[in-house]
Amino acid sequence: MLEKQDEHILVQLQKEGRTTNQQLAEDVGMSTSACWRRVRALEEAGVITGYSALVNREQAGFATSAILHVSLERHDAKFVDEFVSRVTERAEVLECFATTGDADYHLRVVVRDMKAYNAFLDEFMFRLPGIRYVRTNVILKEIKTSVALPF
Amino acid sequence: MLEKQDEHILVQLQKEGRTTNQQLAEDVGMSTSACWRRVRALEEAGVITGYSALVNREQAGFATSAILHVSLERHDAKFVDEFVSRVTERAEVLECFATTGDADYHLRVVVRDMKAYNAFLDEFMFRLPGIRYVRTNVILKEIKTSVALPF
DNA sequence: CTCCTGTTGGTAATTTTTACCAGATATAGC
DNA sequence: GCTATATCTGGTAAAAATTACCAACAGGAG
Repeated sequence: MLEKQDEHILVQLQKEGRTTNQQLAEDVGMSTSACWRRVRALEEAGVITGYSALVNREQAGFATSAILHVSLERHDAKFVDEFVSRVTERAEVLECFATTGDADYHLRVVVRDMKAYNAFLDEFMFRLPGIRYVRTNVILKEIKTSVALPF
Repeated sequence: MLEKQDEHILVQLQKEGRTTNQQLAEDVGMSTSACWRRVRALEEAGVITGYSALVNREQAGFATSAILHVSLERHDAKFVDEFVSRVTERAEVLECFATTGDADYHLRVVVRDMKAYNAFLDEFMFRLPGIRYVRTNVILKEIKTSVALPF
């Protein structure tokens, strides 16, 4: 179970992933060594899975993104596993969730432009075996994209 | 426009957000000072918007998450702006996108348990003005959650 | 050619990380 | 209540990284 101090550390590191250990220790009210040890423990326990730079999608040249609703014809392990592994290895698919509701899966896909999105559908999605349907919901505007859990 | 070296830096920093500048410089084949200056420039230009620790959702105690399809009754600026600002400030809403398709918005919401999700709906979503419908798609499994743009 | 602009690599002072220590605190058994 | 054990703490110092500054270098424009 996470202690109050751990949560405090996680809140800070989600906000400022490259803050110095000194600053972090000050923020959470600990010595640098105690703080450093806790961070290490959180990393080793797999609570912190990594660190990432957050990059502005548009400035980086990725103008197009969409949310896809996908359903499979059949739900045998064979088809599901194939779908999962193929989708996981495609870098354009940032997120994929198995969900309740009409669609089996929700995917978020990011590409440079519509041409690339079309190619993604034609050359990848539509060729996956056992797909019932793929419905594209083009993202008109990103209202919010956060990676910070709501402690 | 981003140069090849900048992309290389971004790829690395998306993967290892806390890598040392020395390691990064070595990876992209530059001196530490040149590399450091480029990283700084990317940050100041807003290409890198920040850094974040990635935290394991379940280990951190957030067992429940869902994708919501939301539509508004009316699309006057008044209702839209209200919706956008209220949603943006709710920490449980990690993502919100305006999309084409049946629903006006796709939201991803993360909470500790179903009780908290029910409270989120009752006390927040259902009280927003001008909502036509909110459809909950509970996330059964996270197949993939990446934050790295597909350079 | 020569100036100009922007970039590069090297260097060194400053800051940060990180391993180790001894002391404090808490817990369980008796 | 008391002791033994384990776990945590803060401080310290060596090692490592950051970051500002410098002179040198390349590529274009006139």
